[in-house]
Amino acid sequence: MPELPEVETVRRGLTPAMEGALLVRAELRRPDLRFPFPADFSTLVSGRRIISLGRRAKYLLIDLEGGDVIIAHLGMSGSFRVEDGTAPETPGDFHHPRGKSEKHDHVVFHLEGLNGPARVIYNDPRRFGFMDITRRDTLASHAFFRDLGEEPTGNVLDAAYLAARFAGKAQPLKSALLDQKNIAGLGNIYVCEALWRSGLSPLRAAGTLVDANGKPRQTLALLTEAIRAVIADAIAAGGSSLRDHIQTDGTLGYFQHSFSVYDREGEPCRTPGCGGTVTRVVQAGRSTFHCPKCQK
DNA sequence: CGGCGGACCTGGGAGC
DNA sequence: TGCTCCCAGGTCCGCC
Repeated sequence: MPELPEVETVRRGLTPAMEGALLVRAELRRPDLRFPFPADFSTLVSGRRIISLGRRAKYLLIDLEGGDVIIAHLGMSGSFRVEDGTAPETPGDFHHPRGKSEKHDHVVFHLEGLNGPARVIYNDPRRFGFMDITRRDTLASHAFFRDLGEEPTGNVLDAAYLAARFAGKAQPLKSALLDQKNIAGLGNIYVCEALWRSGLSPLRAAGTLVDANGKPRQTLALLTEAIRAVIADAIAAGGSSLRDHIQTDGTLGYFQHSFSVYDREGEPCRTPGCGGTVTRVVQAGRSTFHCPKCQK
């Protein structure tokens, strides 16, 4: 499921329930997700207070008192929901518009919150998600994080940075943007949307956006702005809800209504005056949606 | 090192 | 109704 905007939406949704709460117990209903849970996971987190919730790329970070941090990745189909801890547990499908099964409720964080007991439940049908725990002071050197590129939020990501990453590369732009070592947090949807917004073909070599002196061409500046804008727009919309992503209170994000190319194969291009048709191609085994007429 | 296909999983939808 | 096949917001690993 989730790219950066969806994970950020999850972080914001969980914050009121989790920040400042006591994590009484982490209940693991199976020994693994994509990877096995660390052997001491439940022991380490139980009885600890939650300081804050953060995010890096597509990872949710749960900072605990004492310097440990829980790392959670939602994979393709992971979601969290919050429940009142004084009420009986409701099945997983109660909250989900597409009927997620209770059998995929894999982790339950039992909390003593500022407003009483609560449960935060992790549901993940495909189990591509995973959790780990590490020390906050060594987080940046953790295998999941050490090679990550810049965040596409804020003002850090700029054309000069991408020029240094793309210089000399024959790799298609689509693949270069999906590579988390270049930009951390983009996925299939937002790469397609950002390329359409900037009028660039996903098939074009990344190196063609850099001049002979290693400086960004104007097109790369446009792309950088498009990336930042589409991510900001998507966060403001609560992310995109296609198959699995829902907010923690069960409501849907609505950025999917703003897609210009993603999942719009055969529909007319929305660029004014273009007249082209949105086309689907496969790159590195994944669908790319673009307008061959106005994306050069 | 770069790029690609396959693997990891389950479920929904289309087509027959 | 039921079967088969294809597809899915991600990432890792092994192979050229």
